[in-house]
Amino acid sequence: LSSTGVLDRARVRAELTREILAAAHDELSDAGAAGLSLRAVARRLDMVPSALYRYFASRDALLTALIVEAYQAVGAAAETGVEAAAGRPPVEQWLAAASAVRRWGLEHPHDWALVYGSPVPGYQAPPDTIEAALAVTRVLCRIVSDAVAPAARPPTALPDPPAGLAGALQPIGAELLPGRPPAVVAAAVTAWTQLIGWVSLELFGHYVGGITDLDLAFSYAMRTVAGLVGLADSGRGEG
Amino acid sequence: LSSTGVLDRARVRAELTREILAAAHDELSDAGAAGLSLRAVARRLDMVPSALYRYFASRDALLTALIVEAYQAVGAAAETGVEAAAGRPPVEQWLAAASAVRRWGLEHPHDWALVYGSPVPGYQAPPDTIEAALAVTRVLCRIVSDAVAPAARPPTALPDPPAGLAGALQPIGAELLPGRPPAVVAAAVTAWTQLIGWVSLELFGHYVGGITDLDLAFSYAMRTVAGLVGLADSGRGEG
DNA sequence: TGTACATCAGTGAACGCGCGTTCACTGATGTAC
DNA sequence: TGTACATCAGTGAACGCGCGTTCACTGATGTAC
Repeated sequence: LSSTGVLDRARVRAELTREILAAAHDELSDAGAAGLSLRAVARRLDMVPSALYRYFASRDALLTALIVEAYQAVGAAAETGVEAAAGRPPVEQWLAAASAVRRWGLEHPHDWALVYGSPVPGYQAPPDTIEAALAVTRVLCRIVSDAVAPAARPPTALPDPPAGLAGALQPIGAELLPGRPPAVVAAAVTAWTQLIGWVSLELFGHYVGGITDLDLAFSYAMRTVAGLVGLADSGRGEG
Repeated sequence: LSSTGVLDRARVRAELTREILAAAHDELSDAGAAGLSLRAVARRLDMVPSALYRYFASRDALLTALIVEAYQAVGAAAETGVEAAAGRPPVEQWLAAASAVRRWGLEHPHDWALVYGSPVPGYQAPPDTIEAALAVTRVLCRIVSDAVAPAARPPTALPDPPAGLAGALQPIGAELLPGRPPAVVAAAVTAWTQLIGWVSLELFGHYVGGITDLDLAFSYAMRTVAGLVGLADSGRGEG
């Protein structure tokens, strides 16, 4: 019917690109990152393998797209989590975000492994993925920077920062927590590490047999690290 | 010359088994866990692939052996680390152990990924590996249980434990930190998670561009979590 | 000490499989006059 | 509106590769009498 010319082709093309990505995503869920093959994706779409090369330059390009997509999804999950806790105390916002991230991980184990697990052999991450990786981190740091004033004194539970700590954390501190004391930036890194580390260890089976109620243990751990960042107390100290 | 009969054969057999494992280990370092193939291992040894089946029942059996070996190696590294800090304050012992574990990880990235990274697709971990996985954990918990008396009050930085926390952590608490309060057990889990999580994230490239001095940031993080467990203060409180 | 026999290590060929990527091609879709 | 042409999506066959595992086999090593 309608013939908008090149736009038609572009639309169809965009749509098929999405379909390929979706199929690749399904394949990822079944076979895992290392086993993800172009041919298997093509099979799902009833296409011939070579046809995919019209849409993705190589298997690596497809992987990259999946990685970016996964990072965006965790970021979105975190964001939704925080929004659900809007207006509540910072600790609760942090808990909500962390739980949302964990839930996403439990629901998408292969996607999680793709971005936070061992690097896919032979795959070299292009800059796009590095940028995308920041999505979650941004959400988490926003909670912190909303709750902790630049001049706030770091929680007493934190050790005295050694000389050079500020410098060591300069890039992340400057970009995501400008003006906050180095101990707080370090604590934020610790909290983030705890979150990602926990979900990875849980997914990869390292708590099996040791912890019976993972939900409870997780949220206690998240509360603990929230305290390190200074989210537990009233915050907003002015000097 | 000597012919001790069946013992000779057994000795040769044991030796070749070790050589195969060593070759598999080299192959792992080059190709990564997912890419580890029996044929490649055989090539390294100038053997024919089928010959390996006299020594390992399958590729999975070989993987299992490598995994057990890796766990033992991290455990040994941790042990050596603690020993080097014998007699010094608990925090220093913890730092020594943690640094040793991290160093081992940085030196053996593929072994690390094998045990703490994404599970190898299609591989099902047998019980042997689960037992072996406890080696590091034991070393770390020994530091804690030596330093923190059963009746010690948990550090004030820890949140009030919710009802059920003790139950959630019952298995690990009973086996590795008997009698310690649930908050302390939880903090130990957090410390362990921080250690393994940190090294994984560092190895997998997640701190790249954000932290410039990883040694410094790592040891500050480890000091921080040591404080949560109660290693920082004088410890040994009696009730 | 010597010989017949059993055990076992290692060989070589083969099975059936899957992979990423290339290339020349057919037809359909869109464009320009 | 109609036709000649260019673009582009998708096909099908092929390339060269690697994989885990099996099987019947040859010879050497050890054992029992």
